[in-house]
Amino acid sequence: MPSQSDVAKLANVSFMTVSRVINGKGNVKEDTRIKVLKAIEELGYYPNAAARALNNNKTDGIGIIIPYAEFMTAAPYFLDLITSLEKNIDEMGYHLIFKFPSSIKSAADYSNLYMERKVDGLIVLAPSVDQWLLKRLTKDNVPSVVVYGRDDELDINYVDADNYNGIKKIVNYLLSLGHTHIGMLTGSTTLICGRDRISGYVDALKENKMQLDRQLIYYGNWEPESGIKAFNYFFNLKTPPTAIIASNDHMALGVMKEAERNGLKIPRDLSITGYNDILYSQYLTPSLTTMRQPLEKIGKLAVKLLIEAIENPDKPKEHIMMDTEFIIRESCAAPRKELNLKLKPLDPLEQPNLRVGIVYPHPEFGKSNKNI
Amino acid sequence: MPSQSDVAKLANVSFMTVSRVINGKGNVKEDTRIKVLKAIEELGYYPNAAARALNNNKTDGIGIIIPYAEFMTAAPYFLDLITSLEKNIDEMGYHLIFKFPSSIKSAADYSNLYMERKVDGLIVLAPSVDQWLLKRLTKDNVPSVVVYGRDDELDINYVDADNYNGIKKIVNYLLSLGHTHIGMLTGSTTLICGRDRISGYVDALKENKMQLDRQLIYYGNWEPESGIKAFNYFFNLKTPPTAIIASNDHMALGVMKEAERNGLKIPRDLSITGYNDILYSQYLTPSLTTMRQPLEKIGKLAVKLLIEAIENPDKPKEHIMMDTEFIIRESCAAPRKELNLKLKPLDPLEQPNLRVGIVYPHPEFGKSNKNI
DNA sequence: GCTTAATAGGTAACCTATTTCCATTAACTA
DNA sequence: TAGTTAATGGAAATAGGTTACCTATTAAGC
Repeated sequence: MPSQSDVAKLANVSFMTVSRVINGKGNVKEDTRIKVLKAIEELGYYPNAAARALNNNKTDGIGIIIPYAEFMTAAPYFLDLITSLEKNIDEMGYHLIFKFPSSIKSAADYSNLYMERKVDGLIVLAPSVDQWLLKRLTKDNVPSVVVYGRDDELDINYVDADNYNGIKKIVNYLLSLGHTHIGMLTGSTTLICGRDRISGYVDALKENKMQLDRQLIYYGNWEPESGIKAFNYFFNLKTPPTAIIASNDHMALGVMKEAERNGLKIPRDLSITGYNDILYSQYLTPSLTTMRQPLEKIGKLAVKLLIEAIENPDKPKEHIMMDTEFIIRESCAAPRKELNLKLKPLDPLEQPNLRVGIVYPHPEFGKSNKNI
Repeated sequence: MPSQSDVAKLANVSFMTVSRVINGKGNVKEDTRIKVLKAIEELGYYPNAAARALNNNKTDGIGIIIPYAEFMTAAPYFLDLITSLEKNIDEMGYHLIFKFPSSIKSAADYSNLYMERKVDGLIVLAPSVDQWLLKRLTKDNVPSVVVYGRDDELDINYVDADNYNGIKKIVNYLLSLGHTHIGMLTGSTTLICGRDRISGYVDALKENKMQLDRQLIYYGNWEPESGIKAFNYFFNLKTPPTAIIASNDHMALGVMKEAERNGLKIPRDLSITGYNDILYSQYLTPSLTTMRQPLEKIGKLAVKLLIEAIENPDKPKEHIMMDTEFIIRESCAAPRKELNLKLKPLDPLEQPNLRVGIVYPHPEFGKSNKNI
């Protein structure tokens, strides 16, 4: 492969001139510039990224870390987020390096991307509540941005979607339709967004002076299968809910499927809402009422924050909370007064994963310094 | 950040010894080794990837290039493929660099990843039929593997799924149910897999001595919206099909939605098949009959081939064609004899994108030297 | 105890580009 | 004509490692 000095030789200039042409620094006569460019073209020369990185202590790489596999498998919508991230990263002249959760060998593995200087900064998607990764990044002073997560204790950039108020909107909507028995099908509580959605549910009921019935919370794992289990759990209760809030569209789909299998008609016999507005949600029958997140904007902001952090490590950290958009479709209606559904009782081995009595931490939005 | 010589100083050895410890080459006394490791630990030392790359002319990076945006948006199943790729790449001690189609600035942009020596090799997902990228990679001798595409003219590694025979299986299945009017809803014909599926349809009919009716082919674009348009097109024909083969699950979903909106009951009034077996397909009502591809295996093989190509550039290229798995669910039945459906005629502005008369190239499987 | 070989560790050159600090020449300005 | 600016070249240092080569120590064999 040709090097800078090969180009210099061919163009009959010193390698300094070649460097000047490539980096656009210093003065170069137009004639010379063209001569050099021609030589570059002729040799098919590309500057060696490693050599540059070594010198400048800058790789132009940005790492994306996804700590939890569940976030990926349960969320194709996450592809849109990555697409947005990549697009913005590329536009800023950076490239994208991926680390998936399947590949964790040890805690160390993560930030290695940065420590080995393969990237200039990190974007962390949906970290877990224990925040060990964020703590570590903060401690090591790694330029980073958290997306789909937050921690107001740590001095760290984040761009989160307002899951808490999103679920509140949904609860209020269902209450306005006349529902008084609203089931909550949660996602994993390992993820902050999972917990926020539960908090939103709990607080919305409280604000409306409704009694919280912990039996109406079923703890799922984001997968459609959870929806199937949740349906069977809820309809084995003495008073099943007339509406079910699923913490994502996948689980809502599972509920719909199982409801239809049992002869229920949605929304006549049961109202269902999802979360995320995955592509297929609008094509379901009935189409799914759900919450859309501004993925495009989130990606753009995250990249902007990160690059600012890379270029200016002393820049104060920003906390951004994005509003969500409620998409009302066909899957909700007023509650049906009576419903005589005979379900076979739950297999005792298949008892749902109930964690009645756990108190979830409440988000404190007051600490956010920005709200878009 | 600490460097090798910082470690050397602290451990009271020369930097060469540190290098030996890190790379496990050469002889180092156990005492010394421990001393060095302790120093590494204490300083939090990580070898600088750029410096290593510069020396070894090896980055341990693998680039993934997705030339066409449509392949991504229309295919969440592709996330599973990427997951598999990343997992295998990581297990082999490499890392993953992404280039998405949205970020194309010029043809050059692509192979730059390799030319700038940011990666040691490339995986190309679903290239277009014109094969310009593959030609270029071959010409420049870039270690690479094509996934979801092929070209038996070019001397290049590929791992493809057998779309041609996959669709044949589906056609034969529908014929066996008694269908004689089978509609084909294609994906984009820019992608090889799109064309292969059409060829499979055409040839399967021919092999069964059925007349090919070009009116029964509707050219879609992989999106659910295509399914909606296709339904309206097909049911404006004098004799609508009794079964529709969609080239992917997304479009099948669109057909189902529109069929139900028009009061058809699936599969009673219309049989539908998809392709890819996306997660949600099993949760639709009715669940979707579709074709599953061994994404896990494809990812594993692709990475294996690529790393072999990187380590041994003279290794003969391999052509691998993977079998697909037919998943029969509820969306197909015997054809209904009579169906009186009154559709409003197509908006003249919404005429389907018909390309009657185009002859598609037929795949030549004889040239593949492997079939798994 | 001496030879031979294996082991342990050090030195210098090199990988490719950048930066700094000058030195030189040509061209232009006051 | 002196002084300034632009346009290049040159040398040396640097970035953080690796490789090849070389020396010194230790262990094994007789």
